[in-house]
Amino acid sequence: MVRVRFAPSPTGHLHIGGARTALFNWLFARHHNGKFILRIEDTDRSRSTEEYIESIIEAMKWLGLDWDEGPFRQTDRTEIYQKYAYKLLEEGKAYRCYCTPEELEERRQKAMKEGKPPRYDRRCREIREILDKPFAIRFKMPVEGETVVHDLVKGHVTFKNSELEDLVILRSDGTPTYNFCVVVDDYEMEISHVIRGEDHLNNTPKQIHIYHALGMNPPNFAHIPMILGKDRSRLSKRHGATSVLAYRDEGYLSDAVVNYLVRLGWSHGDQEIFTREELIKYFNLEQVGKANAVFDSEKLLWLNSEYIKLTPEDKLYELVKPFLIKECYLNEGDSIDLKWACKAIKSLKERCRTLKELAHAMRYYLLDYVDIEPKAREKYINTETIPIIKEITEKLAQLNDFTQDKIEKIFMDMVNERGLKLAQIAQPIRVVITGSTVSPGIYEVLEIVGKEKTLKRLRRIINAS
RNA sequence: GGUCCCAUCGUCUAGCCAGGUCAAGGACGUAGCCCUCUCAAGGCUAAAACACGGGUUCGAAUCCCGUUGGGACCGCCA
Repeated sequence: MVRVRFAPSPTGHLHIGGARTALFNWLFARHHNGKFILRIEDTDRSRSTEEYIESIIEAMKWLGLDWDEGPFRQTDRTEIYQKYAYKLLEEGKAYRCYCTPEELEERRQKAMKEGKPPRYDRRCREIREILDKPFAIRFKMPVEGETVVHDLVKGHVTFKNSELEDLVILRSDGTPTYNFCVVVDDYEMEISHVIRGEDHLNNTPKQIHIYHALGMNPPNFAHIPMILGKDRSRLSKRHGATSVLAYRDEGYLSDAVVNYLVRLGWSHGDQEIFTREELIKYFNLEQVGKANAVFDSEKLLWLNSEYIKLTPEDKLYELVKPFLIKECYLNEGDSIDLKWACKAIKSLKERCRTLKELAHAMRYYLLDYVDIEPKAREKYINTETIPIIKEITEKLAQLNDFTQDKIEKIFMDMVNERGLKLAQIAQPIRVVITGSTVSPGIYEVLEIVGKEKTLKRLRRIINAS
């Protein structure tokens, strides 16, 4: 039975890198009909917050990564870790360390200055008597030999045990540390595969020794490459939005984000766009690459536009509604005709890359009047074009059946009668109606805007000139 | 500094494990053309990569070694 977990620490929002780790775990579980477990690693009490836990859960839900067990919280399990830590202490596989954090920090700084490895010098390892001082519990790492990590992505990776440190497993305040918790939890939760970021690869041999000391068999490991920013350094705020929820708020579809993320490090031949079902069907660890990947927001934008094109209009309306309300193009309680909304969205969906853009474009369908861009006004609304606008307005006013076909006929008749280019009529009208030189086809726009609003906008311009 | 990981177009990647079919394929982005009432979308075309040096071999993007470059980790953080 495949059992995997995602174990974020709530010291920040769910970011792009964490989301991909969660996604790979989720996909692996679903592919193998296994279980996906959510575990909150909140043993860093000073930095973990409730707010972040909720934010992470919200992001997971938004991405559609549902879990089968949890969320478990390590702070609820302190006694369990203490039990195992003391077991190791009693068996002589761990020892009391009386060095204070301040002393250790001082020695670390000194070692760094002298160019020595900043590692704990094991000075408390041989103390036999029990001192009446606060202590942390340290794990006795083997001093010689080698440890091999059999990694499903990286292959066999060998570490010299002499490089491993006697790490603290229980702090002096009785709380456990990360490297100890993971081992205990992954064992107790019967995790079969640990899929996590490559930044944990160096921790793995240490964890393997803890497993052995506890008499447990280590799980399978798979360390996936990192996601880097445009400058090839670790992805951070400097590179723009890194929080998953920020992408939701910017108008990205969760399926697009998932699709983008999965292709960072994983591939299935030349295929770029996948349904969830395909992802579950095809996902495997064999096709996960070894090299780090640079996050490319342009490609995400492209994928998002592809997903917008693939999404039916009525569904898009539901998705874009919050953005319309936020931009005040629509009031909270207002109900607009769904058929009409779909028509409006259909005209715009292949011109927008995000829901935010779509909402913004919809303003000229929803509002009574629109602001006109100064440059567009200057170029297309002047003494030469006003007569044309007037003539079209009169003809449109007489049209009872305000449909695309009929509107087109009016435009074309005028083109023929007056010997004009279509653009000479279409552009000024477009500017008056949409406030911009860019929009869907003008006949389509007019039909959707409707006779009433169209005439209102045209007449206001005519009267103002 | 030590240890570990990695290396195909600007970016994501296919190909590598089982060497020849690769004068290296796809996608994003970029440029041009077509379509056209504007803008997109769509169609077509183009520029663009096997980091470098050795070796093994009849033959290397593919295997080995080294160099260089990038990343990660070395906490009573996770």
